[in-house]
Amino acid sequence: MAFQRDHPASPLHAYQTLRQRILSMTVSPRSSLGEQRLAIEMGVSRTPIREALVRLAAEGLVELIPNRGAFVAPIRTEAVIAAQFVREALEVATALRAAERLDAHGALRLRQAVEEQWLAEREGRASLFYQADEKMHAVIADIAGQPLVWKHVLEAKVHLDRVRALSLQDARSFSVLIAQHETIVSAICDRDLDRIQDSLRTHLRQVLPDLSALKTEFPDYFEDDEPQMCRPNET
Amino acid sequence: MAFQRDHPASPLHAYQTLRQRILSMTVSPRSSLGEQRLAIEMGVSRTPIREALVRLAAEGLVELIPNRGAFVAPIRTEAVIAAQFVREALEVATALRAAERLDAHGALRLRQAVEEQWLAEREGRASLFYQADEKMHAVIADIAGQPLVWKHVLEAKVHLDRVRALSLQDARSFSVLIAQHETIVSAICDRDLDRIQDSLRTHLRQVLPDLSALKTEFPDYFEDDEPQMCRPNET
DNA sequence: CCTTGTATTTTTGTATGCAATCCGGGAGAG
DNA sequence: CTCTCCCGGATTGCATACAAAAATACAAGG
Repeated sequence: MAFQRDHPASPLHAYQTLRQRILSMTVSPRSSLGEQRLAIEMGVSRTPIREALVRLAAEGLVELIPNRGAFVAPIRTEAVIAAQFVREALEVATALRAAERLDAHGALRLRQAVEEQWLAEREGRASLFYQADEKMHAVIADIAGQPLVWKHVLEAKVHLDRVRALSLQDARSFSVLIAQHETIVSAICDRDLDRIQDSLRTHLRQVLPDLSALKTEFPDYFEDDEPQMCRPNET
Repeated sequence: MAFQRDHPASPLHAYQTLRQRILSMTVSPRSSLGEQRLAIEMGVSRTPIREALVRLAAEGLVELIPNRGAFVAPIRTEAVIAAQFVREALEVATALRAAERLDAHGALRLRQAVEEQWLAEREGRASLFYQADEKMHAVIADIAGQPLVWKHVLEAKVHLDRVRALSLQDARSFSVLIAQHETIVSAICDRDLDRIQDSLRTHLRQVLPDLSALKTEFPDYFEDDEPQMCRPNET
């Protein structure tokens, strides 16, 4: 073989490629990520691959076992639940503050974001919809005066994305989701704090699929017991 | 020269050492972190140093400028505010849920944690106090059934620790803080949701020092404008 | 005196070599 | 037949070498 890929095998290209493959479940959890293999595959040396793996391990997407190798991290139910909790708490708090600080320009941006989603839905472009979806949540954070908080949500969301990719519920109609978005936006515009909380929580819980069903369907992808600590006696 | 440091110049030792130095403000923001220099200083090669720098950059503690070098990240006011927001939202949500799920054992653990703080205060051991402080917050997350959420708080807290290290307010009496902790614990035990929120928010805002004062005292440590975008005209 | 072009030097980015570690298989003893 | 020990294969961890890029210093010209 020895046919290298496209010339631009840049440094952080490895990181982005691997990250994308993991989040989209193109590579299965527990898959081996041999450095040598990836290096040849991407047409670079082991060093930049290593750098990418270290970054991904810091994000919790890759498990780096000393002297054994790198593996795609299994999906930990605990981490998924925690990520959902974090996302809810952060987005609710952000939306509440956004309602306080909302002005005419902010309301316009929110409605624009929803409009983009309808456009994507009409054209059936899923990726465009996801893009507009994320943008809306980011806009809410921006209106709240805390644009960087969305970065923290994204960090947590990593653990949710793979689960969502597993369940192909996304193929379902986007119109339901957009309707929920409209409810949230109107609640923010009305400064109805209780409705903001309820609608947002409902929406966020909807996109979290049934974990136990997935766990029985793909048991190999999950890991619920602690990896190294061997202690059968615990509270 | 060529006298290496203590024998255990292990791999993640570099990471932990650098992280500790940055968080405790032993190295100033914007300081240069030359790989060669650090490698010699720690008695290892550039490779593990690089690995540590990449990890720290992923955490936002180090700024990695291509072909220029690594620098201790300046303190960004935006990031500090966002981190405070995240911490408040997460800890309040956690404490509220902890109140729901509290049982006798949990209440005992909370009071124990506070007791440890009094002990540390009586003996004047600051580091022990901080340890007990963090443990208490972790216990709250544990009682809430979301132990991993504390990890996310720790990630955000990174941006607050350097600010706290700058202002030497920590030298102040710990007793005030412990009293606040007692208020929080009692609020949780009483399942008084409003008091939980108020006392926790008050406490968390207390440990955030006056930013503007620090900014005028150490202007070199801060960075509020975007690094690359050069646009003198902004709202 | 300021600007500009060039050479030098320092530092990062990448590749590769070698030692250490760990897993798995097989042989041998009990 | 089972358990143990030892050896082979494979992979990482670290060190080092080399190349590329950028900053600096300096000198020449305007």
